Amino acid sequence: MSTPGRGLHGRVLDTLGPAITAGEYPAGSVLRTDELAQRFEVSRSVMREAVRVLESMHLVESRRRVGVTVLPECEWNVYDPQVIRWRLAGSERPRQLRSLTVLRSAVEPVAAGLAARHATAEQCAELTECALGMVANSRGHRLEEYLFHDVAFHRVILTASGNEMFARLGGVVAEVLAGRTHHDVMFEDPDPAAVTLHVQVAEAVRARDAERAEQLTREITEGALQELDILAP
Amino acid sequence: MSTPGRGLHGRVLDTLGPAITAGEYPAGSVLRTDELAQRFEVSRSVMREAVRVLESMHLVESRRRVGVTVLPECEWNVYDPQVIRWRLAGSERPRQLRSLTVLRSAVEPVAAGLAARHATAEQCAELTECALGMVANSRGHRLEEYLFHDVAFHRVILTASGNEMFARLGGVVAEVLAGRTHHDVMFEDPDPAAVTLHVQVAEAVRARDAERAEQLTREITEGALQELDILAP
DNA sequence: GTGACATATAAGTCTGACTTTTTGTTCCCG
DNA sequence: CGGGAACAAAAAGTCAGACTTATATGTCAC
Repeated sequence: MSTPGRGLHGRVLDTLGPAITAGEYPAGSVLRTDELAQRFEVSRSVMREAVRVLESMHLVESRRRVGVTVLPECEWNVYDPQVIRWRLAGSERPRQLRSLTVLRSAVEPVAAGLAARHATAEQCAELTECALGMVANSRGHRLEEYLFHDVAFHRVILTASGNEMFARLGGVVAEVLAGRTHHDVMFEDPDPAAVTLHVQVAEAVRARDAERAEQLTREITEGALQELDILAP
Repeated sequence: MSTPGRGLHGRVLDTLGPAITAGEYPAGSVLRTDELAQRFEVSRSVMREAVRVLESMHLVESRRRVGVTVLPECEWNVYDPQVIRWRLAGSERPRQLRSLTVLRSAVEPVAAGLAARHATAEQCAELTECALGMVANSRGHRLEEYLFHDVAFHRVILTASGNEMFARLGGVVAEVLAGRTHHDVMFEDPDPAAVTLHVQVAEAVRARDAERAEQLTREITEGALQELDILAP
């Protein structure tokens, strides 16, 4: 997905990034550029570029006379799409999925409320189309087709909110929804109640009912939280 | 703040990053590595490292035979703390501040609710301490001291939520609050109502009343939205 | 023990030569 | 006149080697 192997330094990152985010090198571990360059069979300049990228993600810190130090998890740029992808691919996947779902539960309802205010006529139409697509594929194990429309639906909501920070979470939501379909739960057809909620959200947005759009979306995300057993006793 | 001038490539970024995020090079503009290296009087290797970092932030894209292309704003990693800082420093500051405040309004109430469930005794104590500090400095133009406790308060809430994604927004909130005090509104003492709300949130968290903590925080962030005139007619 | 100094180490920087990919042009043939 | 294949140029990508600089750490005198 996205940009695989854009140059040698990218290949190095494809190995080193997942390794670090998976915790293979505990915080405080020290790596040396030369050693890494040898290990990956690339020149020092290529290795340096890779290290610079990791540094900009706050995964490592490079200091003279010391080496490349792995930073503690709390320093990482966990919003970097690349970091998110690496972590979702590793053993920390469940925890990452929970974090992201909680984030969704905070952001999406507010985004839906804003979308009800700012969505263009075209976006309203898209939304309805997505919702209908979900309905049409909600039965008969058409999981892939359902997922496609589900992702599109949430993307439109986030974009239509008019807030760039929300809009940029579209990719995250896509990953979470795809993960749910492909890895975790959802062996059978999606919950009919959820499908209905999506249709109702589309209606609420079209009707410019921000309050209702927000509340309905809150119900959707609460469902997502329940699927992962994230809730108070 | 943070890491100024960590190496030559960092200096280049300190100039080029703000320039790009400020829109000095419109999307689609093409730069050449060699030319940039000359302009900044650094070697090509240093320039390449800088470009790699910009690339990892999705500010630019480097392609063979073409050059370094500036990407449209919608591609940027707007959650990268560095990008946020650059944009807050430029002419897009007001818009950026609004985006971030809307994000806060979505995240912080949910974070407060979670904090009420997960906060340790120590965190509860910190929270109360911060709230008291806010009260103590809420009169007599002690804006800096007030800001300090305000930032600390929101950081504790975000951290205590137990969600790493929320916790990492502490820096963002700090920037927004600092910006409000230093640049924009707030020439006089803070709104007493807001101060009271903070105290009540601390109480609610201590009392493990998630519902109330969330609702009170929602009132706080709604106040922040109103200060920036972000609300429906 | 404490402070100044020396040393070794690993990152940082620069340069120049070479490779590879891609784009756009040219030219030939249908 | 149009289309496709071959070609040429441009810019990033890669590599190797020499040199510089900061700094952690050990040493030695006091």
